[in-house]
Amino acid sequence: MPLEPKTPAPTVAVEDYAKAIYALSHDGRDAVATTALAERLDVTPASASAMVKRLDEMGLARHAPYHGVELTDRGLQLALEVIRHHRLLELYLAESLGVPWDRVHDEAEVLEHVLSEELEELIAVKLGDPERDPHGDPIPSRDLEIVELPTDTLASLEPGARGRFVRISDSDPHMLRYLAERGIAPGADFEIVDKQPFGGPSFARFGDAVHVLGGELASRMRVEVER
Amino acid sequence: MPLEPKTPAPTVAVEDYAKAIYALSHDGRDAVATTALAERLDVTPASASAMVKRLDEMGLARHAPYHGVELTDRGLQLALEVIRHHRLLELYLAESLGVPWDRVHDEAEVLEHVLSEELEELIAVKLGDPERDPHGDPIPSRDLEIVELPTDTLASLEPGARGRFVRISDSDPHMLRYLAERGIAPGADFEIVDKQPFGGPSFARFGDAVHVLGGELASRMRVEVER
DNA sequence: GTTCAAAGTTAGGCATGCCATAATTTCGGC
DNA sequence: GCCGAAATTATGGCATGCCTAACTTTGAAC
Ligand SMILES: [Mn+2]
Ligand SMILES: [Mn+2]
Ligand SMILES: [Mn+2]
Ligand SMILES: [Mn+2]
Repeated sequence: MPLEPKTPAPTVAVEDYAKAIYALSHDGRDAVATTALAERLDVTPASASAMVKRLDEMGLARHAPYHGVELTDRGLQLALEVIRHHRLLELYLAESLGVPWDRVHDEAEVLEHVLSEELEELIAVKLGDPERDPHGDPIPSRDLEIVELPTDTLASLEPGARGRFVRISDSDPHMLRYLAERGIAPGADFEIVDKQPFGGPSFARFGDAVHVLGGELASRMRVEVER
Repeated sequence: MPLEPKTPAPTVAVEDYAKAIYALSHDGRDAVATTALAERLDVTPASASAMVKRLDEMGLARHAPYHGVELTDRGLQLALEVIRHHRLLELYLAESLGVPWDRVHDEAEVLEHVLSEELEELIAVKLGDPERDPHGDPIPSRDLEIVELPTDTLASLEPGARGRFVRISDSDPHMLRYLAERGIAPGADFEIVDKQPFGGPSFARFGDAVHVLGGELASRMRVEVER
């Protein structure tokens, strides 16, 4: 029987490009600009352009020259697979090994490319097939379905509004540590007590304590509003 | 202040060469033949020769052309560091994630090169600073001390001898699975019941059951003899 | 002491992978 | 249609790590 063309295992860089395209198109299906990709991955546009061409040849993306890239089905699968690895690892490291939540991201960023399917499965089972990572990001299911719920930012709420803090970017350790020190984590209910205009801080009550959340921070905290 | 020469992080290949030199010299301090290294790593002698030259230039090994390689202090540290990672990971995967002991080796072989110092430490603490991995191999301590106790092979024992099975190579999954199926693991006490000559099998009683251990297998099972 | 096979090294290449700079092309709004 | 921004191509660099073929060295046998 003739050997199949046998796709070589994707490299770390290829996986990172797939993830980046997914993140920038926000569901992997919209076209992403080369420049945006280059900026996110901290390479020159020329490098991103070349790499995108390779992803296309590999069947992971469709590249319409001068009009952006989007992931193919296979590319989307790859991105979601790596994201599943990443988020499962983050949660696992936090829960089982006690790694502080502001540091799980960097560890997962490396391990995600190396985790075997067998370990992925064992971890998922051990964690009880979790739906969210420590930062509130949804974890793609075993069959790579992912549900991205639309959210508001805490900064957009006016005094009197109540809601639940559900999600925050995992990439800024300082913000995460700041929140951790105050015991604020995704899942926490709050009420807006006061708010200053023009990017000023929001004052939010979590439990008994009122916290001051700077405009920058408040605009990165994603919330579900209670209606 | 002038920048230090700043050693680049060792690559996976470099780490594997250091480990191999350590294993072949059996304490990292005896000269190892290029050919032996090449065979173990499954590359040509020419490739091993070139690589050994690089390790020398990196200060990880001393290469006396035509007379073998040995590790420098730094090379020995590197080898032991990676071995510590490997063995801690094997034990961790077996204990905490339930990976069968015939499969932990391959997983650890990859992860050992990627494990951060922080995770290494958390794992070590979680396991209670263990001294041996699931195959009975000693785990280098935090400060990279390692104790390799001399052992006999089970095959060398005559009927009537008693002892404890303490160690077996982690690299042959079939042997490991065979032993696992029979409930035989390092730490188990036994007595030799019978033995056939010329590489024939040994018959050993572990607990209540007598097991037949082929010559090949019996010669790879390391034991401490009760005197 | 010579010889000669085995062990080891060097020379020269090749493949992969990823990125950079510089020059050029294309696009799309005006 | 012009023109600046966006993107692409053209080239090349560099790191890694492997190979084959040709050469050198070693050391043991005689
Ligand atoms: Mn997976
Ligand atoms: Mn996360
Ligand atoms: Mn270490
Ligand atoms: Mn082992």
